[in-house]
Amino acid sequence: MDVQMKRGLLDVCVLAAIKDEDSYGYRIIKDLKPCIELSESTLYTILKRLEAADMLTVRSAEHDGRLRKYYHITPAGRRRIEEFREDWKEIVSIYQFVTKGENRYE
Amino acid sequence: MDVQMKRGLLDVCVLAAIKDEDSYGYRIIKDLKPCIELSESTLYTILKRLEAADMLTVRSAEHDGRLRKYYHITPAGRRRIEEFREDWKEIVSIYQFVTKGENRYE
DNA sequence: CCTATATACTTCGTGTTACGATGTATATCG
DNA sequence: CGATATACATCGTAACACGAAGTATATAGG
Repeated sequence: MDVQMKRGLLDVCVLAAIKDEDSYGYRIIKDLKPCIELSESTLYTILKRLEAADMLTVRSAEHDGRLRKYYHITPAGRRRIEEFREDWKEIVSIYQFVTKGENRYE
Repeated sequence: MDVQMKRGLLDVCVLAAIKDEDSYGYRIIKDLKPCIELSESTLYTILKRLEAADMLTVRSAEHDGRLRKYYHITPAGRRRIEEFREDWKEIVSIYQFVTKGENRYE
């Protein structure tokens, strides 16, 4: 997957990873691994950004003597996912434009 | 459409716009308008980038006293489109991950 | 006991890139 | 004759993914 392609997808993937249950950095990376890969530096940058945009809230908790920061999605975060769902129609039409006339019978 | 989302799509849209017939800057923008919008500064940057990557070749021609630069797709450019077709499977699975469990009966 | 590995978060620097602003130049239409 | 369309070019900026490197604790293996 192209780095540039990821730019439109990562934010929303992170939000999706916490939308059903609060989660923390290390686990988010593992949960997303089968779907999309991202490094720690990338993730923590995204989490900060999403927090600044009020799309998630943070809560610190101790676990086995180690710090864990749990992230919780906000209504704005859910709206961001909704926006992606709306963008999806455009994305599909772009896909069709790009691939039209090729390998019709694949 | 989100600016970040476009980053993965614009290159391939430009290539798709010239894949059946050589075209030039101004026309590419017009042809892509119903599909995806991009400014002139963005397009010319992309064209330079794709040329540097050997994904297209350029040929200058005079038209009504004005210069026109016609862009022609190369095999590498077509391969780029193919790559996008392959990425598409991943993109769809990301979409499914992000939206799973939401509006199932829409 | 000591070392490697897994867990967990943080900061810094860099390269890529979309885009607005601005500029140049010609043709056409009212 | 001025506005609008055509056509391409350059510059600066801000967003962002990522590698590298760092800090710190727990656990498993030898």
